Amino acid sequence: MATQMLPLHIPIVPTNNGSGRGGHGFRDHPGLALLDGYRFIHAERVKQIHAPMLRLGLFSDFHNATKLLTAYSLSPYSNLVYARRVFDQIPQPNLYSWNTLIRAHASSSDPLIALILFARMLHFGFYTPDKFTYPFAIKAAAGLSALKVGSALHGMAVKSPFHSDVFILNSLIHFYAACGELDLAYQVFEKTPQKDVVSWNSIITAFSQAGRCDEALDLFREMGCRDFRPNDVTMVSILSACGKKGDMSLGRWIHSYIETNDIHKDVILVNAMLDMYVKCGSMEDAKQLFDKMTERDAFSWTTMLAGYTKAGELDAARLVFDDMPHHDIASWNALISGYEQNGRPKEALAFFHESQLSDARPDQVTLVASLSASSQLGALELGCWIHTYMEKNNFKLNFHLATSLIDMYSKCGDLEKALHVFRSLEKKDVFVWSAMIAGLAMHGKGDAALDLFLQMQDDGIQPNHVTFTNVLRACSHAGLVSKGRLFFNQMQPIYGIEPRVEHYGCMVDILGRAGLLEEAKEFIENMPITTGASTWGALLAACVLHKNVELGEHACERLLELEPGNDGAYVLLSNLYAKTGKWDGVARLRKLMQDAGLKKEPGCSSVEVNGVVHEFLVGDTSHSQSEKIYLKLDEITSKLKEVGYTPDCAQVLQYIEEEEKSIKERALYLHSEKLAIAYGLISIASPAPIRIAKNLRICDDCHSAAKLISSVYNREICLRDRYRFHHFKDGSCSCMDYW
DNA sequence: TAGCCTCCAG
Repeated sequence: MATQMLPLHIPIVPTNNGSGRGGHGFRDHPGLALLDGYRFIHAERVKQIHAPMLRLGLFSDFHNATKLLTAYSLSPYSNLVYARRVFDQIPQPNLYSWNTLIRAHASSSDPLIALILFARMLHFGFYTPDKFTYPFAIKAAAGLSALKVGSALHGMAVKSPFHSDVFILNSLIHFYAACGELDLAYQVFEKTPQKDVVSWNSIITAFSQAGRCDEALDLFREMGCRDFRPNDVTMVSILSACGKKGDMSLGRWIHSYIETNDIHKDVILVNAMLDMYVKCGSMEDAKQLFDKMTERDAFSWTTMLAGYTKAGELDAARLVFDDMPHHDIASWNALISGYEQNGRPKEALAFFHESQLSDARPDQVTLVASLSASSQLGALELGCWIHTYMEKNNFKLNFHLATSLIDMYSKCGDLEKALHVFRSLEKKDVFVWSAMIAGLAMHGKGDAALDLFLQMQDDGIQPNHVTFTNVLRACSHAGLVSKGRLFFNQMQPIYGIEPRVEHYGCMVDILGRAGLLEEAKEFIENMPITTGASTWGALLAACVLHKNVELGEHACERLLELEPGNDGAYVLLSNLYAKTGKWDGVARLRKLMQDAGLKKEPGCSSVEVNGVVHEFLVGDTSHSQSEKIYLKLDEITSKLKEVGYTPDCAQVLQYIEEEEKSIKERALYLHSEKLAIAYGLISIASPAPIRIAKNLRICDDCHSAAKLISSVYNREICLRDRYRFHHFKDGSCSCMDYW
């Protein structure tokens, strides 16, 4: 690198006559010559030059001080604290010095300082901004999305002699886009009299980043028609637009356009190509390109890594991660969220812990992914630990993090803490509100959820399609049929939101659970949009609940037409047959599943003890304390029998001959949630509740057993199943047996 | 004595 080519040792004493005062004067000092190459010097090296300058009195020379200021401000690892210190010691900084300091802060992590400096310069009447000052100040406003400040700067610039300066106008295009004001950005672009390639790039990027890819591509074509030659930056934005659209054929065309038109291919542009192939779903093309790259940076590696996790190829992702020369926080995030999003939350959290031993500092993305992994596991202690970590490390609780925290606390069963986070927020966006509504919904607090839905609107926040999914879920879990119908029917006419397939699914669920099976079936048949498997799945589940075999079979057939490999459909119908004693049906389905190569997803329950998540499968004996657990189970079973518990054999969903009743009973008490509860009773000291997370829906038998355990052992059990929470206390459940 | 705007990963 260039830094290493510079001399490592800076002579303290000038070379002319040893006193440093004769000959050519201060400007010939070799350290000063080094400062001219500030683009290559690390701020630490600048300090090494700074010290002798102070000793030799070189610093009092105005030009030298300015050079030093520039070096501290603009070197690759700038040191803005030192830059400000040097600036403060310059008796009368000129406009160049002001501009340099404002420029450095505009692209720093704290652009507000740039605006404060700008205001100070104006306020004390030092200088009038020139054509350089404006782009820096506007950039700072863009970084802060400070629409009012930027608009004021726009107003000043228009009245200044630089009203048509293309640099200023280009930064304004970027600024309005950064504030989400695309129309204003386009207005500035249109009114720019002497557009250059940067003007085109700025407006194309604005549309591409806002996800308005077709408009970005239209502008690209228009640019060609107006005889503007696109450059590498143009191509980066266009490739990004192709990736967002998933338009691989256009992406390929752009790739060959770049080759034939001899567009400069720097690492950024090749990374953009990689990203395009990844987003269009072709890891083969991406890999081929990646292998050919002569220069790779952190972006290249992370793009590949994330590409593999997105394709579900976690092993390949892991290999890329291991091959990377350096792990920055983005690469850790790609790995952690990759595992989390592929349903491997335990490994995701293990990577999170490993990342903390590295020099990469966790950021917001890390925390959101780790909180989500904790939610999946139902690992409350881990989630709490992350929350404390955030507070200790002064993470600002923005909408993203707040949503994740509310979601984590809700899904880990601590609704009170979720509400506490929610109430502590001064401002809330639609996602924060929606997350809290979802939290209340999954805990069966339908009325509270609907209250919140109304409060949200009083607060001036418009619901979106996510909000409605959660509102309808709240109605479903609480059995609020007429309210569900009401809100569903209001979606389009009042809120302008077209119901999607998930909303129809929720409605079927609401009607079905309430026993209105025929109405639910008609509702599906009259759907104006394409029916999804989930809609028929909701009806099938309702048929199981209400033991309607005929309709259940119909729903199952429709479901399998749409998704032939849906193992859940077979399992649900099998449950329905078992519940209604149709054992021949159960056997037939088992055969069908075998022939189709499908397996029932095994039941799995987890319980967190001292921050460690313990998982149990049906009949699991792999736990180190397995013996103790089974002894406890025997004790539980006999105690429950004393209070009148009889195992509900219809819940044993494998086909077992009637006479083998004792085997059935055994199979029942081997259900994973019972094992988890037994382990919880052994290892979690009273009165702390036992928190269980289960991957499937809890069966009737486990539900009755858990209710009894809560009274016999006087312990609260908080169980999350696939659909909702069950709080077992004093012999009853918060779901009021409606689930 | 100088410099400004636009682009890629989680």
